[in-house]
Order: sequence, then C-alpha cells, then structure tokens
Amino acid sequence: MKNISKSQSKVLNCITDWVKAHDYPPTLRELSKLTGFKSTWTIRYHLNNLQEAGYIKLKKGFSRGIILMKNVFGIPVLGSISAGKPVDAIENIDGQIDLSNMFKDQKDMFALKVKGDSMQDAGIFEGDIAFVKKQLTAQDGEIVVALLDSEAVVKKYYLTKSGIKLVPANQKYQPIISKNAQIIGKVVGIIRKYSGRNI
Amino acid sequence: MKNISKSQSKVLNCITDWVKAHDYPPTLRELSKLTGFKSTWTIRYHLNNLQEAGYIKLKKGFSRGIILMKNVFGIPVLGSISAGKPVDAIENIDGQIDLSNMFKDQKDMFALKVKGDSMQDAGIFEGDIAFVKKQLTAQDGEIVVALLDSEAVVKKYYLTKSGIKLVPANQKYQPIISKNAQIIGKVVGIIRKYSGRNI
DNA sequence: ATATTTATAGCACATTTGTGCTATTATGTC
DNA sequence: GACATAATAGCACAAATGTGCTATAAATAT
Repeated sequence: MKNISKSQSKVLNCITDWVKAHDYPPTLRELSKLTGFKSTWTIRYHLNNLQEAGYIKLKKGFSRGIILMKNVFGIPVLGSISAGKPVDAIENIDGQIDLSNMFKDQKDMFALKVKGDSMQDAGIFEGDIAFVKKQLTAQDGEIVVALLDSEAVVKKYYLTKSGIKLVPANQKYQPIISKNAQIIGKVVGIIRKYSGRNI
Repeated sequence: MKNISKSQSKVLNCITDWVKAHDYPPTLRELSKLTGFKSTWTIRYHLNNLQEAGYIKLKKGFSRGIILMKNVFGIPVLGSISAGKPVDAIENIDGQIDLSNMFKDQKDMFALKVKGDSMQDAGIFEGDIAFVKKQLTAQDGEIVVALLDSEAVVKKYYLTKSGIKLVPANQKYQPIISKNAQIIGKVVGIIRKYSGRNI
C-alpha cells in the first residue's frame, strides 16, 4: 500500500472510527463534520486519492458508498516481541486477523461445543468450540464429527475393511469401529476462550 | 425475541443478505426492490414492527439507518445433533457465535502465533493463534505472555518468593524462575485452523 | 354479512446526499 | 519574487432518500 498524506489518513481514520461506531460508512457531509474540512469537495478529493492508493473503494452514486479495504475489526498479529520496545510497535505486526473471514464459506459451516475429553491429546478440550464444515466423507486422519448411535462425536477418522474407525485422542478411550457411523462434517478449526462464556 | 410474520422475516432476510453482500445496510427503496413490496411505506411498516420486536434498530433521518441486532456474520452453534434429522434443523441451534465480537475490547488486544510445543498439555499447539489482552500483572495459574531475555514466551504464571515462576505445560521442559521477567499480557483465548493459513 | 384490523400501494414533499464547477488559499519550486 | 501545483472552500443542482398522508386490498373478527 502506498503511504498517504496527513489529511488523507485523517479522513481514513474518521471513516474507520465511524464504521466501528455505526457499522455502516459515513456520508460526505458526515465526514466533513468529523474531519473539520468544510467542503464536501475536499472530502471527495481525499476519498479519490485514498481509492487510488488502494485503501478504499468508492461506489458511484450510492450514499455511504465507501468500502474499506482493510478490515476494521481485525486484530493485529505480532510476529515477534522484543524487549524494550512497546508491544504496539508497528514494525512487529505480522498480519491482521479478520475473525469475520476466518471461517468463511459459512453456509456449509456450523459450530459445535465440544463435550468430554476424548480429543484431549489433539488439543481439543471440553468447552472448546469446534468449527465444522458439512461433508459426508473424510480422508484418513482427519478430525470429523460423526453420528454414532444417535449421538454426535468428535474423533479422528480412518477407513478400514471392517468399517469406519473412529479414534479418540486420549489413551483412556478405545477406538470404535462401526459399519453404520455417519460422517456429518470435518473439523476445520477450533476456538477457545479462557474466561467468560463462549457464546 | 418475539416471533415475526412471514413478510417481516422476508424483509429481515433481505437486510441481512444485503449487509452480507455490501457491508452496509440498504435504503428503503433498495429493500423495496429486494422484497418486491412496491411501496416504501410498506417497508417502513415492517421495519417499525421489526424494531418493536427487537430485531433491528432504526436511526431516524439517517439514510441506511438500519442496525441489525443479531450479528450477520455469526455461525450457528449446535447444542446437540441427533440421528435422522438434518444438521440444520433449527431446533438444535444453541446460539450464534459472533466471531467479530468474540474477542472485543480490541484496542488492548493483540494476537500471537504460538511457536514450539511448551504449552502442548494445555492444548496450545505450534501454529495456534493466541489472543492476548495487554496487562502488566497476572494471577497465579493464568496463562501469560512474558518477556524473558528479549524473547516472548507463553507460559503459566505463578508468583513465588524468589521471583516470577513460568511453568510450561509439557514435561519435556522445566519451569523457569526469574526476577526480571516482564508480563506483557494474559492469554484469553486461542484459535486454530486445521488446513490452510491462519492469516 | 358487516365491521375492524392488518397489510400493501401510491404519491407528494422536504431533506439528505453525491456531483460538478469555480474561486481561494497554502505549499512548495525554480 | 514568480509560478505551478496541491489543498481547501463555497455553492448550485439533480438524484436519492426518509417522511407523512390517503387510498385500497386482504385478512380476521363479530
């Protein structure tokens, strides 16, 4: 991304602030008030430049037709932290996590609250939220959600001659081999929150 | 939430669809086209009812002043899955995960890509993204990010007479006691993606 | 069958909003 | 200092947009 002038970043910051607060973009005149620039033309001037620099996209003729390119709700991912420097030193930022886009493809996705400790050794604990992509088949070694005796279980999947083998990641439990286990989906990710509720 | 009529849910669905596609709410006339209702008054009629039912909030005088109460980008969380019934049977939905709001309080938050296997037994693996809330102190037993010899480490925190004790969750590694370890923040959650990149 | 409520349409109007143009002020550059 | 360029202001205007009102159709109750 090109670097931008002071005025341009002022406008950009006002847009992101507004979006954070309202969940929708501002109009030219709202930006005019926020930035202090008294002419809508000045705003458009900067908006056009911001668009050329790749920071926003403008929809002609639409009110509030400003689309931010950088996701507002992202969280910075730090690559490394070194002593002395403050944590928010920009140089260390490795990327930006956009939680909204983290598990896109959402129409074929659902989430499941994990019960029990059978997948403990795979780092999936009781209370974790598992993100599941709906599919009826799986490949060996993938972690799946399967329907077994009208109960949903999270296990590792293997296909054997005698049927589907569902392997827990915990020595306390035994693998299950079943001919009528039904695969519901594949676990594509998990999320865990250490304090407070997850939902 | 109150239950709503067929027309009302039609309008609501059109709004959510629009927001998913555009990232900002529609105008009355755009909704008119989407729903097929030919009068803007009809739209307002339903919008007012949707507001009373608590599904949206209307900002008077603002163009596109519709605020959705349920987060659009949420993923349904299934409480239980039972045999026979299709996965998306609505009755099973336990809640809705709103990833954007999952780790709010974002100005004091950052994320960190976990390196190494020292927290393996706590279910934190290499490659996981840890969400960290910036703070300079911690309580016994909490998982913290600490600065040790100009390197950031993720460990369990304990305070002892001889200094800060940082305990890994892996028998392969030994606890570290240090007088000049500096707490950067507390790990409030983790997220893991099983295939593909995380950022 | 009649009355009442609910749902939809149509239209006029004031306000909001993006657009286009010209003028003025700063900021450099030679 | 003269000149060119960038940045800001002001204003007029048409299109978009929310608001308010009345009329009509459909559904429901009496």
